[in-house]
Amino acid sequence: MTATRAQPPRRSTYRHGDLRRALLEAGVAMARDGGPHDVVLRAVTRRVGVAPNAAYRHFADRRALLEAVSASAQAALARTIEEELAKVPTGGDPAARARARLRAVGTGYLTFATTEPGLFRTAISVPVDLTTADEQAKRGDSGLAPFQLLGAALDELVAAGALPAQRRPQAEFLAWSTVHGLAMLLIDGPLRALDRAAAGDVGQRLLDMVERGI
Amino acid sequence: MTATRAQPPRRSTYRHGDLRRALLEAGVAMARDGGPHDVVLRAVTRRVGVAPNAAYRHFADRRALLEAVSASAQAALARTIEEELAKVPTGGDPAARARARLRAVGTGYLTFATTEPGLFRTAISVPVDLTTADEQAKRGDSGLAPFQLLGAALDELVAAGALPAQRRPQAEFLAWSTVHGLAMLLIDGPLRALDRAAAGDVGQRLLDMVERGI
DNA sequence: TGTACATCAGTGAACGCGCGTTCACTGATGTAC
DNA sequence: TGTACATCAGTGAACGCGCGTTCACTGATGTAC
Repeated sequence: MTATRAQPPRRSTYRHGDLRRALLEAGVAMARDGGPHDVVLRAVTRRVGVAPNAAYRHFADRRALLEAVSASAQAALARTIEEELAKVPTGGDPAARARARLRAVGTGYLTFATTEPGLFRTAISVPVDLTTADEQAKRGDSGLAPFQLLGAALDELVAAGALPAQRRPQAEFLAWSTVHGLAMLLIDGPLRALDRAAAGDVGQRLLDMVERGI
Repeated sequence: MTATRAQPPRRSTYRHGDLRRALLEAGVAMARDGGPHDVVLRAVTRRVGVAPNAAYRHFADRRALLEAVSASAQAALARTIEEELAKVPTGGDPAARARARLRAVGTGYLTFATTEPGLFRTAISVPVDLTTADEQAKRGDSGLAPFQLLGAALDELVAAGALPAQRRPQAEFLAWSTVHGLAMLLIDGPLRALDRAAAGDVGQRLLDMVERGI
């Protein structure tokens, strides 16, 4: 998460040492300030203090760099969701707990979108398929990518008897659509003006709706 | 909706006659093929067969052109929703009818997003505030912008007794989030691969959820 | 009805910009002997 | 322990590109007399 290197452009040694990681971190820092469009190859190398073409030692092209940045943003999203999941107390009624865990996934998603809009845009806009977690780089600390965390929560809901099994297929798309849509309205749409508390309220109301309706 | 002019680049007269509209239509055509990023001033003038700087007689800058294109895309979205609303039969149970009209708004939104993804992206990505309809250009044939059509449907739902009045405030954000999120997943996200029928099914399931949960 | 003239829509050429990418290179590092 | 050498990370310069925008202009149109 500490994306900027201390040393700005000047370097004493000819070899950098860990340029790949430095470029990736600089790319993440630039994505954080806006979105995927701000991951500009020349700007990233400039930030690291290296010639533009040096990036080609570590990434095939700009696209490859951007994909690495996006994977990193997806992992950050997964971690925020995991943090929210970790807050759910263990024990008690399994159905209530499963519902709380599903809510936690949604809350984490919304929290990440609103607190790190640039990374959020980068996480969702680049990849061809968000549902897979082929790359280790996309996953959170639990080893699951964001979409898989949602699927797991829904599975728990079924296991706890809180969601009829015949409604389970494609349920992730219903839940995801809902939360994703609100996230977009909050960061780029008409709800941009809402302060954090108000956004949180709308988010919880939305999750109520999902709970009732899914 | 006929966005391309018959005469490609060559023109017999020195004066164009209706360049503003020609530029707007060309801009819409280019937005249709991709999205707001494809509304490139030089490309638009090229398509119309006019010098690049001729556009400055009619638009302050590229941004102004893009906003006009976006307003036009919003009007097209409103018209698609209106078409869907027009299919709802009159008479019968008012509550059932109000529910059907809310569904129609959602269905129209999803239909537009999936059949005109480029225009949809342009409609939603550019404007500062989608909830207002200050410009005539944004509205459909009913005189309402897309967001206002949704609000009206929710008002009808309350009037018909199908939605408790205390749930009315901000209900548009819940409904809109849901449908908007699915639209995004369908056109740029992991549900891109779904064929039209399958996408329609998921859409209707999503609207079921909204109906139950709102 | 004919002429002078103001208007202003569209022209042609040029600008500076930053981008991604390629090329032949240089020089620090680590390994083999 | 010292030396020769292969490796390859990073350099420096250049490329072609298309963009948005500005400038001084030209020539068709419509209006006033």
